[in-house]
Amino acid sequence: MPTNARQRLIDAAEKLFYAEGIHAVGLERLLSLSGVGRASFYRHFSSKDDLVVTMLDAYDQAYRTWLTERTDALGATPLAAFDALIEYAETSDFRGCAFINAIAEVAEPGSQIRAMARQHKDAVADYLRMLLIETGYPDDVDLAKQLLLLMDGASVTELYERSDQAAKRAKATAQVILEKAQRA
Amino acid sequence: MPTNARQRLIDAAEKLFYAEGIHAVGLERLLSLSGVGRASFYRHFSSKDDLVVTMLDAYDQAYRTWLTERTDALGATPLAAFDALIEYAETSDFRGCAFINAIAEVAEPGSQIRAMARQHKDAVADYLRMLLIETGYPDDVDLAKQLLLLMDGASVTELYERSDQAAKRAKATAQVILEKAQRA
DNA sequence: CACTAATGGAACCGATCGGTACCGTCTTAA
DNA sequence: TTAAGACGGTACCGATCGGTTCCATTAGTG
Repeated sequence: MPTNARQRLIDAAEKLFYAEGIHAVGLERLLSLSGVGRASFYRHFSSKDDLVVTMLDAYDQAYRTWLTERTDALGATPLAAFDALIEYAETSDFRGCAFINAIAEVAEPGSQIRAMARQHKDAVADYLRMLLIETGYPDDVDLAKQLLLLMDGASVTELYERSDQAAKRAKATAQVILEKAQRA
Repeated sequence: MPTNARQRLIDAAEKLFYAEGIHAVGLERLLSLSGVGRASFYRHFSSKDDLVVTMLDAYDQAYRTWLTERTDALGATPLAAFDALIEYAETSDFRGCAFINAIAEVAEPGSQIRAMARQHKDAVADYLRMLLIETGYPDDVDLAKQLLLLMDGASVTELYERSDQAAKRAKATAQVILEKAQRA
């Protein structure tokens, strides 16, 4: 049963960690943005890491909900997922994928974050695979993972290009490999 | 005219920052690994950021030298670049692209790191474009950037997959879009 | 109303951050 | 042999890190 303060902390964490990175944001920033007292923080989370994990969990849910809803609205095809990504990349506060950014900066191999990233990406790949099937493509896990790699490549490219060009480029590539899969 | 101590610091920076991230590595770690005294550090670098920039510059040079040499040895074709990446991804200390990791964790939009990343990626894209031309493909900047996006997608995917599967997947995708370009 | 639980603010902790100043040592070349 | 630089080691600086403790206030409940 999430308290008010707890949710405000998660919201602030999603904003700040995503925008500036995990190590770059201290507790003070999180507390002042959320308006939560320092003591209350530790009533809801055992540590900063605990908040990071919780925030990534919330991001996983929010991202996948957004992706499915927006992709469905845009035609519910594999290429529509790229159209959704293009829209996302056009927003001013877009800064790639929170999971990729997180594992790029916290390197510990046994970290929980890496396991969460793997699960998140598996779930997205599953969704892409389902889109393939529903659109009449053969059931092909590898193709779904190729599409995911394109989306992730676009996400990191946008980090230094800062336009939607990378996402559009990824869509163009996806189109080619989908055509080839169609013919098979 | 780089002194001995200066070069040792750059070497230590390349290892530690790449392996563990920039914020995660403090000066103490760099000094103890390099065997350089604290005072000597500030005789050669004005700040930690200065070392970061210098290290990224060294990485840019080392990476591109490695890429061209290894790609040439593997056939000097666009696909050979992916074979080189596959080899790289198989090494135990591989942790993606240092520039991508850096801009994933330091977010400041006006940061020098972002500009350096852009230049680095442009240089790699130029090399891929040259490979395309030399292999008989039409001169196509967009195609070169698509290949680069695939390599970067593979780099970040390896961060959580930790195998060479992602690089091989990227190569397979590259093969498809190269075939299509061939026919054009 | 009164009791309880949750809260925000602030003082405080040890540890570490990036950065500065000083000192003794070693190398090198005149 | 001696003067000059470059060096590594260490003590120190203010600031901030994540985390703990106490307290007064607020919100909710019977």
